[in-house]
Amino acid sequence: MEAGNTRSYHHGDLRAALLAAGYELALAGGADAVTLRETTRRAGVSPAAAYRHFASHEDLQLAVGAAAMADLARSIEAHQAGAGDPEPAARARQRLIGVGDGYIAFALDAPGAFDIAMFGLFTMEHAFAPETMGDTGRTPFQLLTDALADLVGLGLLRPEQAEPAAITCWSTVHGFATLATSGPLRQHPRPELDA
Amino acid sequence: MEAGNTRSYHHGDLRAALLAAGYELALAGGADAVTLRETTRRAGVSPAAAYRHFASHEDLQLAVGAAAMADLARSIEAHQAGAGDPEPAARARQRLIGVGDGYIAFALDAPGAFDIAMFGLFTMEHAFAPETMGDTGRTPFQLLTDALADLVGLGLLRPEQAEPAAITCWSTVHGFATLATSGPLRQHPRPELDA
DNA sequence: CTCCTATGTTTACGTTGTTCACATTCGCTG
DNA sequence: CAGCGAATGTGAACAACGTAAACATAGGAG
Repeated sequence: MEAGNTRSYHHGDLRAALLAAGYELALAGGADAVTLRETTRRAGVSPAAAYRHFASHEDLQLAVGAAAMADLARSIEAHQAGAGDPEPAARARQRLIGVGDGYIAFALDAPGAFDIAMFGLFTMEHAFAPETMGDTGRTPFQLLTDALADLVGLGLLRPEQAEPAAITCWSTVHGFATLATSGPLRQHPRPELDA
Repeated sequence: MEAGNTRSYHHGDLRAALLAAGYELALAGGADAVTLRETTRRAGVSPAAAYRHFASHEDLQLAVGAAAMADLARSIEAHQAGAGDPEPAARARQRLIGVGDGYIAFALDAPGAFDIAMFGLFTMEHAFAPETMGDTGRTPFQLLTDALADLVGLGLLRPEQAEPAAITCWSTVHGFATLATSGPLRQHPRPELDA
């Protein structure tokens, strides 16, 4: 079943296949493009089969969105990878910048995936769900609060300002990504940003 | 026809009636709730009638969104009304704050309207379109750039920083509004914000 | 080997956006 | 005032969608 070309009645791992097909559709056309019927069609399966793995169309979209969110986390992690400054303070700042850069890079490089990642913008227990974590086992939101916690630990940020700072950072970056993705801003350059 | 209770074949001003019905639906359920058929149903008219006034379903949603955008401008104007500080610099700052407060107040008070106002987030000639202007004849984006231009005029902001500042302000406020509306943040208090 | 259960299919229903041929009315021209 | 063209609304139809119910098939536990 693992090298599955045995096109038999049972698929083997339809749930993963549906997620993959859905992600492909999302990449091309955003959340609205990942329709239940087209997703099942791509997986070579009947529409109703999806209901064995997802409670509803929205549930499928949320699952695809969670996968996209995990890729967002990976994008942030990749942008943080070069944070090798010997100075702890500078390194902490680099990692915070990495959050913003990775967030915005993902939104610009894969607007469709970004769109579905923000689909039904978290019930927020969602923001800590395991399936939205990147390779380091942290969600995008956790990567942000981690970076800010580092600054607090170095005395660069007052503890009681950590939470407001998180909200402000996230707002700015998210707002910029939104405006740049589906808004009036379309420039190619990777703009330097504050965070 | 003006005091129209003559329920005749022709409606009189169906376009306005559809916009009103659509706005009502948007207030209750956001952009997705303003469906072509339900809108025409509320206006007491057949589905196809909408196509005499709007090119498509999306076109109808955009038009309702423009109306919501105009209300957003009015919300900003209302929050700027109390900017009566004798000191010009303080007054300019008050007006900038008014932009942010009005924006966020609108998003929190009428999330459905805010949602459809951001629907198909501007082709950006849209952001200067007359139908998105408030009572002072300015669009929300213009109200922001106006406030920043005042700061420049008073020497409080360097001219070459006006445009980046506009983007940053808008990003922050928009991001916060988005996160507060459809995101994880749900507090009642009107938080004080920087801008 | 047998049966239970998980998984996929078929068919059907209601709703949506959209189009086309047709009906009705408004307002202008003669 | 008569009548005609243009504007506006209707009705029926189509394809695509999400969803549900009854049925078919296969895989694994006993």
